[in-house]
Amino acid sequence: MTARPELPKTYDPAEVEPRLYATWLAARVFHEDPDPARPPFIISMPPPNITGNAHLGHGSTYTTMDVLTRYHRMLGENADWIPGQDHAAIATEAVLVRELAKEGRTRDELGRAKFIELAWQWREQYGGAINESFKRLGFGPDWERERFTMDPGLSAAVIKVFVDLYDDGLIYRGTRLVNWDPVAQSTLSDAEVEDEERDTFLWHIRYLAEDGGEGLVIATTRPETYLADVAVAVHPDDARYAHLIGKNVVLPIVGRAIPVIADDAVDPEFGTGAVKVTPAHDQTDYEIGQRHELPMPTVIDFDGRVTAPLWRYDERPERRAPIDAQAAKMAAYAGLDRFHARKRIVDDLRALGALVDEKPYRTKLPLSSRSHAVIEPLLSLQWWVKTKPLAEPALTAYRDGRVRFVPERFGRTYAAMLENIRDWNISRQVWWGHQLPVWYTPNDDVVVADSEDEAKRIARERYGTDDLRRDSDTLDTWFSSGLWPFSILGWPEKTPELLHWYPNQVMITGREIIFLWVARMMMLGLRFAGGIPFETVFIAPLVFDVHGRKMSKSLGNAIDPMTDLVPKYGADGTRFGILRQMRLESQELRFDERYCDEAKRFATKLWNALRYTCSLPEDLPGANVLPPREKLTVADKWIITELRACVEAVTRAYDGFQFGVAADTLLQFGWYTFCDWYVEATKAPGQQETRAAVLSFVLNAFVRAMHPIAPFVTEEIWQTLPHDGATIVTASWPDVAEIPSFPDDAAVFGAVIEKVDQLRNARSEWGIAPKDWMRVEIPASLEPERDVVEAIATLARAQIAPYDGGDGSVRDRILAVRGVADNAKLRERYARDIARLESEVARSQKKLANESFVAKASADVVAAERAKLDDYSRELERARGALAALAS
RNA sequence: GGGCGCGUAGCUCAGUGGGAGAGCAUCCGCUUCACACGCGGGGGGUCGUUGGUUCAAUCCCAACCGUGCCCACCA
Repeated sequence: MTARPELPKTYDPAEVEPRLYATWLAARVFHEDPDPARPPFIISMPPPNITGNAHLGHGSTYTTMDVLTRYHRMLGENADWIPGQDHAAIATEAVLVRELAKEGRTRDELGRAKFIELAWQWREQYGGAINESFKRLGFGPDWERERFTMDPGLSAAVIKVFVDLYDDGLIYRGTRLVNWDPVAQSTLSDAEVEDEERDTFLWHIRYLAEDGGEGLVIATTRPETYLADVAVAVHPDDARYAHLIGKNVVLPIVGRAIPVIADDAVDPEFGTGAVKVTPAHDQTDYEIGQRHELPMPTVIDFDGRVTAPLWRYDERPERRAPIDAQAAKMAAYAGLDRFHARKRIVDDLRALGALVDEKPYRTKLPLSSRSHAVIEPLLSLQWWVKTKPLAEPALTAYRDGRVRFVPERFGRTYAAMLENIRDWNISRQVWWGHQLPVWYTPNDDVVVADSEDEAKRIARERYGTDDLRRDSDTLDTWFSSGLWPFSILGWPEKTPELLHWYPNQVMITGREIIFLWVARMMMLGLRFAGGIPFETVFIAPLVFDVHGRKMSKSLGNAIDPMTDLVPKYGADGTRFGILRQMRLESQELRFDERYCDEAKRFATKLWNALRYTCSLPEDLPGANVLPPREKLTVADKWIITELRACVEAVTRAYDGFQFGVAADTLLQFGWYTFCDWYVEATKAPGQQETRAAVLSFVLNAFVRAMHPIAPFVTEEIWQTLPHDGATIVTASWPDVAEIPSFPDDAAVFGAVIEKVDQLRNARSEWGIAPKDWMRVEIPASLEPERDVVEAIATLARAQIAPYDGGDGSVRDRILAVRGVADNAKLRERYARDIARLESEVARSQKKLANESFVAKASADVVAAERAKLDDYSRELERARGALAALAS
């Protein structure tokens, strides 16, 4: 006799979820050690920034990781999901600088050592906040393996990779045009720059010819940089300017003469077809400058202010060489912020008559993805990774099919990005991060080593000095993230974890960081860890609001799962509701909260199915035991067959990253198939012998199939039912081999459903109150099928009386069941049925009469059509007969 | 300029080369002994437009229109 707990009427996630999570942690269910006896399944959690909060993107992306890990664990694999966090150099430093500013302090007066200390304190205090959210959402990564990108082990891996790449000639130091963030006071890689459309002007400015001629008019969005112009470029074939090529024009106000040159990069159609060339402050101009060997004077400093005089870049500020050309005439702009300078210069040019036109113009501004400041392209001496030799193997791995993307098309995005890769600027001028393992002698000889002692040894040997200063720069955050799939497994040590769990099976992330992160893990994994870092990259859709807008605080449409969803719908409702909206081919997920509400009600519905099961007087047998087959009713066989189909569909869906399909399938089966039909059918008298066992069997398998998506309610139900094992987390995935299938009986029950639908519809139309029994006549020949008759009686709430007649298959006899009403209403009903059936028969006949259909369509399609016609015809006969009988 | 996604019921979205679907919303009826976070029933769509392939197109192909995203040095 199974214990029969008193179950509360309503399922309460707020009580259940934290309680169950605590038991899971106590039982260490999420922890795994490498076990070569089982297939590995490992996912590296994309490390959230220590400054981050859980947002809806985590709700979708991270939930899919939790689902897959839980699913593969249930399949018996050696499944682990390794969590961690990213030090997020620039983002964290920005937060700290803001905090300091509130106290009226600055980073520089605090000093590097104290600042780093403060950052560590901050990380200890706030860095783990997101983990608490993850736990509340039910995520089950292996917390005992949590890593941080600045852990000693991971930092050592970073240093080793840097030193090795340097020794292999793949890291170099060079002066290039960089993306400078004047707010963060650091460079950014191209990938960290975002474009944003802004309204501005296209200013047309006349540069007079040196000989006093009218010269030409250039068009620019950045008039303030004209001070550092070194040339004007026109297209070589542009007849309008051919006479000026090789001659000089004169910059207004400052009066400096610069040459007119010809370059293919100029589009003669755009603007005036004449481009000012400022190599130190524009990427295209920089390239033109290189081609024509132009000087590259700088006029905007690292703080975004105009300088006068111009200066020639050098990494040591004290060695900057001033260029005195017309410095006095620029003095009025010296020290002005670049945007103020723009306004002043435009005004002055206008006053001078040099401003020819001022056209409203919409352009894309480069913004820092970290500080949102407008990026200033600047010349700077930085450290770079030579990417082409790394990109080649990463492309080959993709083209060979060693790495696949889901959906496939993102592979093409990945490949296109790697094909056009440019060198990677990895040095950052922030303090929080991995400091470059680079030292300089007083003569600026460079020493790269994995420790200061080693650096000194090398310096003594090569340069006869150990008077070294360390480069103050730190590494791009993505440099350490790029090592993540193997650094967290203990690389470069050959740990059991690395040997068994590398490569990872799946990497799940968003399409916005395919290049930023995925490509770098590929490049660095292939070079350092001996192979691809993961076999499959699943790109989860981005989350938007219900109208397709990006969620943002300023728009007021941002949804915080922790405050807006979990309290209302529970973690299960939140997870299930989000996943239900995920579709493989869609790039966006328009989040609609109603799905979470539905999911929460679904949990309650299942809970009540459990209450019903537990309230039955019959005994519940042990876990996963079905009654002998000969005792099973048609309804039993139907639900077991449906369960099997459900498990198969859900398995396929998880295997194919079709999380929305999995959730749909579970909802459909759990609510409609199981609760609305089977549970109701068990109330028939003939069901009592088998129903408790079948309900328990089906629920048990069903909650296991649903557990990866909704871990809590499924655990609570599973624990209440007879079960094997301590927790559903480590229970086994439902084995379809142990779920029998009865297609013929299932089809019979399908006919019962069809008939009951008809009878319910008739009841409604005939105005029979739900509480009243409906009178139904069944053919006498159906009477021996007791469970069918009882099912119809119970589901349609029908009072059964026999009539003489009925033949053919069980299905035919079920369809011959008829409701009883007054003649007028019955006639109406039959007339409508006849009309519907006649049109179906006509459609089918027309199709079969079409010779080319019969000749060219496949045989089974034609056969199926014939069977349909046959069915419809017989139903039509029956309806006509019934109508005739009434009339007589 | 290249690449990609999406246009199906009022809303958000499934789906299929052969009789148009779900949830929500709406309307009607029910405190039916698991559940009113529920149950039963109904109304509502020429599947973006125009062509093509096919015996057959909402589905495959082309063009177009609308919409969103990604990449690229248009000043």
